[in-house]
Amino acid sequence: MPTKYPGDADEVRALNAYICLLRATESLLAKSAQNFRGSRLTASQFAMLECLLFQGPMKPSELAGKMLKSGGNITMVIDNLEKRKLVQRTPHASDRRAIIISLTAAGNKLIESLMPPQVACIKDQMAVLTPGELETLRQLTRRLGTAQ
Amino acid sequence: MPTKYPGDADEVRALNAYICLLRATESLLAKSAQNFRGSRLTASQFAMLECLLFQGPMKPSELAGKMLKSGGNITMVIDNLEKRKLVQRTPHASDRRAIIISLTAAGNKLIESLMPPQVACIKDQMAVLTPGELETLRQLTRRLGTAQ
DNA sequence: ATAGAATAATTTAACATTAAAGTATCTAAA
DNA sequence: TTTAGATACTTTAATGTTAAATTATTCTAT
Repeated sequence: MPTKYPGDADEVRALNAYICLLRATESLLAKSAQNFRGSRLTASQFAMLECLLFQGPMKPSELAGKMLKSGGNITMVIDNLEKRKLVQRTPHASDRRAIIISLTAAGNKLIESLMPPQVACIKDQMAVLTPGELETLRQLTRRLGTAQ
Repeated sequence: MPTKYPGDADEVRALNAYICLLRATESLLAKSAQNFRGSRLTASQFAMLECLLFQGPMKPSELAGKMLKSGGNITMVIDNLEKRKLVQRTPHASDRRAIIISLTAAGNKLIESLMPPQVACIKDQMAVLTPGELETLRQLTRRLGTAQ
């Protein structure tokens, strides 16, 4: 989003920070995506497997909430992972409306093999900043993320 | 992307900053998108109109470069904006392979009306940080964005 | 106990996104 | 000058994304 907006000092400061923030995120995501491209996983598919690995089996609606995506989308991502037998649907014990998504053995093996390189990649990219700068970045972006 | 990865101090620091950065960006983008949703513009369509407003008519390949999107995608975004007569294709003066995309009068009017609220929205959201913090954020994210 | 509201997942339609293949045009080297 | 490669845009196929509508089930107030 290239913006050369002729505004006052406050606007220029806000827009400059905004644009750098967006570009940094784009850059980090693009680089991270290279790690799992070889496994023919999309970003959403990787995120779902990661979510199931660290937080255990859950309902599609819970996945949607954690991944910040719409429900219809989640259904399709599950469909595509299920075709490859990386996740499975099982009926919910007490609520017949609901289902539980869990990793298969193959899915668990795949995502566990992908996590260490993924973490290393993020660590490498963030290493252009010092530990103190990383902490500052965390605090600043944390406040932005919860902004109303 | 919820990650509870059991790693060393460096990894935890990098991952925490990374996650906050991604969430902040998601939050900002979601809020900004509300400004042009009433005009039935998608984020890509808005970005293209904004690009043409501030940087003038250009070729699809230039739009792809500035918007960091693939060429095939640009063709479709142009198609959809052209259907609504917000942009137009004209032949390139000297290169018959190329075309030039420009705003129509209606497109110019629309994007000009949308920019002030958009800028105000970003300014408001960034206002949870002080001017000094914004400058710090800009510098830190600028370095991350250009990381190899 | 039952009607209405809420919830859970899916389906559908429209648009977005990428990668790969295709077509047309241009450029530069032999 | 001709040809090979590069460039510019489009098309196609597969997946992703959202919003809205649909179906099935559960919850809740009467």
